[in-house]
Amino acid sequence: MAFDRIPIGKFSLITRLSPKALRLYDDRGLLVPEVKDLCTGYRYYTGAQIPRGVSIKTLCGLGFTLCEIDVLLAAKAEQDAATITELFGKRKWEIRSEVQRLQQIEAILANEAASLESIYMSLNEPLIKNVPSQRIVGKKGTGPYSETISRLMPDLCGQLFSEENQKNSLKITGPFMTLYYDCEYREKDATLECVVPIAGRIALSDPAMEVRNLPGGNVLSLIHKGSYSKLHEAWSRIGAFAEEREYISNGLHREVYLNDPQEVSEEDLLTELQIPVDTSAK
Amino acid sequence: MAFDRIPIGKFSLITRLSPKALRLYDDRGLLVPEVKDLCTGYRYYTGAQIPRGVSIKTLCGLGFTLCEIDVLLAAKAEQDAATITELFGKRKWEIRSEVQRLQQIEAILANEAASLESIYMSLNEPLIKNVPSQRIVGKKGTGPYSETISRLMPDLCGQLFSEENQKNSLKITGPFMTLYYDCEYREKDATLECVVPIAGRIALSDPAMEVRNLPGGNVLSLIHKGSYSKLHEAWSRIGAFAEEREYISNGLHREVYLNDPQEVSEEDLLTELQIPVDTSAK
DNA sequence: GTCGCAGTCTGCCGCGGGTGAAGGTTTACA
DNA sequence: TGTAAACCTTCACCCGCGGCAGACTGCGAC
Repeated sequence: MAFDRIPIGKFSLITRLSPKALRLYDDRGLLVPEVKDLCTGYRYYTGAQIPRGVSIKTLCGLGFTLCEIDVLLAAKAEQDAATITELFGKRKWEIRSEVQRLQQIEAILANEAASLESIYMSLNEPLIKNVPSQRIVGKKGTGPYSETISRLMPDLCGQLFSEENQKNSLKITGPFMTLYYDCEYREKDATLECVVPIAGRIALSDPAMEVRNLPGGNVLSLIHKGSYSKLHEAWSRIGAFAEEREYISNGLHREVYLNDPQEVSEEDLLTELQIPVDTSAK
Repeated sequence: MAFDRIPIGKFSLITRLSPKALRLYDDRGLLVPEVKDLCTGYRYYTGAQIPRGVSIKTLCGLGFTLCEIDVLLAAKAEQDAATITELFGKRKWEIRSEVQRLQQIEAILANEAASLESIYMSLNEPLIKNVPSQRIVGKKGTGPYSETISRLMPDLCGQLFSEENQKNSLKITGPFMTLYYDCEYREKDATLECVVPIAGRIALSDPAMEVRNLPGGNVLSLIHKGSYSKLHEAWSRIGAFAEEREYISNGLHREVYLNDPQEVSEEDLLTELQIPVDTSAK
């Protein structure tokens, strides 16, 4: 039939693929016009090519990539049902994962009580990371949890900012931390140590302080956002996670104070919980 | 605290944002490091910036765009709950639409009987489009539907390809069509006309044929894929669609035969159904 | 001091599936 | 023969980075 010389615009109207897309498919070899006038560059399609165009449109609408569409159409031409079934299955799986992900997000957003903070908690998952070993100075003590920390920290800071240490340009190379020496949680008489990583020479006047190397390695890490008074919830979460995955602690638990209560509001406080673990066994 | 000079790598480990992302956020003004050494270009963050980084990470995970995150964090700083609620609502709506869309696709894919053809039918929706007016030649007749078309088409082709018309280089400028003169479906004695758009001078020896102008305008259009024997299903669909949207037909219904039964297999046959409608009233 | 290496810098390309604009031909219809 | 519409190529852009190249910097160790 003499009508088999369909320019791109008409072909576009028929297949509902944009001319832009058609040119792309031509470049990609996905749908090459039957005739391409070498002189003018004009593309001319035939009626027999319309089904292919329509199929491409359909498969695009189903969310297949152009590469997959290429494979699918080839498989169809060769009646290769296995490939088609496989790609359809793959796509179904992708869709299910995506729907699940979106519905989780929706559930989080739908929680009307959700401030940005509580959202943070829902999304933040413990993970394994590697921390370097650090040279630290610290002071150890025993007593009720927060009271002891409040007692040790000023002592530590006092030493760091003593005149002599300032002169020697002692440097603090990381955030303040607390190390926990108890295997279980103890409210009343916890043994803990407030430490801070340093570089340079340090002069110590307090005999209870000690400079040493804190070993690095893999740790299970969880960041807690919000008041220190809710840290125990985060410890529960990371503990549950460790138990579930059967991670065994092989060192002191740490709290890393990522920012300063004097600089940010209570709700913006960030504390990283770390449990040293051995992942080589896995 | 002297630790407030966190280089990008450490900040990256804390916030779990990649250095690449952090540099992007700097360029975008979303999270600008407190200090940028003008000499070396090194970025240094502070502990007080960590919450912002963590919030960005969180909101990213929820699928907000960087622009939206910017707005959200500004709104949060100003305690502008309205803006936050609005953007959260918008995101929820987006997610619901997307989930719905994906589940529709899944339903289509899950239909095991689904060949590419039946999928096509599920996705293909009627739409309004504009068709140009065309100069056509046609032959009218009455009788049973398919029988009449089979009778008229060869006559029409015979005229088109007559020696004289070939000499005058008569051109077929569009696909063959059938125009329906009945308001209702008639199996036995349909009145219809087989036509084809042409350009150039035409010589007619058949007095039952007529050259005239077929007016253009807006039409409701649906493409049917597959055997002509299933065209009535497509007519039902487009009719239902027109009724639902209260479109009123103001011209002859048309079937446009987009490809040639002699060139493609029956399952690849494409036919466009058109109902001229007046959309100005809307 | 100075060596080495890890960390950091800028800048460019690429992804997917196209859209939009600019600026130049060609075709089709009167 | 004119002119409007269609068509061509090429370049830039979208989003949120990842990867790589090549150059520089900072810090600890000797």
